[in-house]
Amino acid sequence: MHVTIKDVARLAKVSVATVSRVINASAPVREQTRARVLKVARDLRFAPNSAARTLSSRQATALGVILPDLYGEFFSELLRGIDLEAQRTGHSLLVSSSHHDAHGVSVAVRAMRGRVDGLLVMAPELSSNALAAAIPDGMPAVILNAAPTPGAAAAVTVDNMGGTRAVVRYLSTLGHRSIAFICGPRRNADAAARLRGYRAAMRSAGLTVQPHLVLQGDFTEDSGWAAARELVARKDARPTALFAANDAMAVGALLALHEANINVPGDISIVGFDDIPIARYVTPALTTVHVAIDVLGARAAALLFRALADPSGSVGTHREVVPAELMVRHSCGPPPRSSTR
Amino acid sequence: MHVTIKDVARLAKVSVATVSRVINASAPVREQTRARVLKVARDLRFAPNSAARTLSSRQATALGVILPDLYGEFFSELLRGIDLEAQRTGHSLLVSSSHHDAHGVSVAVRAMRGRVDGLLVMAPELSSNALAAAIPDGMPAVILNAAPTPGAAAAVTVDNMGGTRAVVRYLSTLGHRSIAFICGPRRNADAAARLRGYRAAMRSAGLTVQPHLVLQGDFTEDSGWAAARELVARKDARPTALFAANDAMAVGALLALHEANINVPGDISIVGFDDIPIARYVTPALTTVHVAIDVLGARAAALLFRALADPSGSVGTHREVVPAELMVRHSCGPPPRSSTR
DNA sequence: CGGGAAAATGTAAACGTTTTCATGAACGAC
DNA sequence: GTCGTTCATGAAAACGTTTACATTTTCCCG
Repeated sequence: MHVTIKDVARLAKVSVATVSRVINASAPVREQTRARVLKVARDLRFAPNSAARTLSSRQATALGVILPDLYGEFFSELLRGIDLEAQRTGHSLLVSSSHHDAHGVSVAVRAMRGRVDGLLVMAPELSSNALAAAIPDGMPAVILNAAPTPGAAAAVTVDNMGGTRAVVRYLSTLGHRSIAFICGPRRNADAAARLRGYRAAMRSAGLTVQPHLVLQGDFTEDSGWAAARELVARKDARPTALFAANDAMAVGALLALHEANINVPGDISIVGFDDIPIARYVTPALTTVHVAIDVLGARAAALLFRALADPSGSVGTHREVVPAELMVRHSCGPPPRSSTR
Repeated sequence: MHVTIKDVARLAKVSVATVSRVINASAPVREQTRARVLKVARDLRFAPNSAARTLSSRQATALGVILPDLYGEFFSELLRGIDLEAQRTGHSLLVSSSHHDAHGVSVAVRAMRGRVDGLLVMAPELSSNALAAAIPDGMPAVILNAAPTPGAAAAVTVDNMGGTRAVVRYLSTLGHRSIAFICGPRRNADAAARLRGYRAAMRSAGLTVQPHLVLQGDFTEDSGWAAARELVARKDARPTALFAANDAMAVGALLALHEANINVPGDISIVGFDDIPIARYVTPALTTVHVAIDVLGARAAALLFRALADPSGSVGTHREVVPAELMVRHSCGPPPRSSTR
């Protein structure tokens, strides 16, 4: 169909091997021939066929990225971090999203077979077993934010427990005793960890978890909005603080309270989780838990590269935790003394 | 390295051709053999090697997506739209970002040679000529939001002029006569179109464009923040309305005004452009121009698929414009009567 | 200038599929 | 029974590279 290495070889009067060597600088070539080949290649606008290259060299210079979704700033940031790291080594990204169940992930993985060197998988709704089953034996992979896998694959996770604990401790320091919580999707590993963290932290702060103050959400703005409305409707036992399992829901809740003419932080304090870019731009600026999402992505990619470089597979079981730290802004009362930006 | 079609063929006691036919349902196979092959394939967990398949069939079932960046909700939404459409036909997405100059785009395109069926390119900072030069001859491509190309490739663009015009008209209807504008990056096609639209609309509304009210930004929240501060500092000729070339900058400006204790919309009205998800969640909810970014992506992908299916290449020059319509919320005064969500 | 090592280049065999063409087998019509 | 047809399968040639191995050329030293 198009200009191939053979065309270049013929016109430059050399063998295809030599052309290959010139293109990849994989072996020394006399300067004179090198120049000749390069000129012909440029004149012909030759671009090597990646599929052929991959097949022959069993090297795809591409990473597979499997995500449950692509909605919102979280994934955008994550992808950006991964991309940043991948670019440094000239790798491309094969992205596939909307894979919520085991079957979907399995299909996506199969489609990537042979076109990627390794896999970055985020499937917080899958059990570790299901995940392990979906990933082919020989394929290096790094799992993002999944339930702790029993040493099956390398993984990078967020310190959900630590972050949650910090929030509850902070709120209780401010004097709050009635702290509501908006959960993330059921069966989502991050959401589960944050809920566990909330419960544990409440207990250790000597506070009781009131069942009617634990609301169901699904990580979307809308669900946060709905949850806050529900809370507002119940006038009797209104909490003094609201902790959302992610920023999107916190932002939704903020809107609902604003619409209900409830002052934040005057009447109710709000805290989120993730620190997405927009968090500092809402009013009042959202106090939240900062997770360097892009760093999370970059670290995962870096870990994968290490696994690729290391043939022994000793990296294969490495686990890494990205810290999550409290980011005090204005949504819980007195603005902090330091800059909020 | 791994289990190949040959292994399956051997164990199922058939030729590789038959296995291929079974896997792809490309030709009739006796039910009995079909079942046998399928069983062996499943037992061996056989997954065809995509690189080999691509090479042999010159069909990649993948689309290349080239973006200038990956920061913020715009790209996230765009990618989501593209992905949605691509999934419907089982195509994967090869994503490459951070390509601002012609060279970068050219490199990215070359890396995709042979592993994608077509290209979706967004390079608003490139001239149409540079872009055309970067895209290989035979490669079907759809350009997103670029300067109008002289019939070189198919393209999908946003109705920047129409949207801008609507905003200025709306503001002038509200009685504003001094309308400031925060530009996007120089040499960005969208930014340029929006600036042109602003100037034209001002003129046709009988308003004069005051040079000191046209500020430079770069589409980031920070630049919007900085521009608004600059505006505030100049107490003398403060405008009554501020129009930002995108939502991110509008949100930044909102924060700056809030920090300066300037009431929005009381003292100054603000309008953005794009209608990113967060726009309705800031306070006051941002009046902006709604662009269905995901639809933009999906349409571009659909157009590319049409081009791929049509061998004649008649689609090759088709141009499509995605409408941009005013979305009135609260940042310009009286909230609209209808719902804002 | 001969000999051998080192450097440059060529030859051809992978890589794992799809696909064209050929070969048989089964089958109905005469 | 014989002869086309249709249907199921196999053999082998692509597809465009890389790379191990073989061969040729160059260069240096005695």
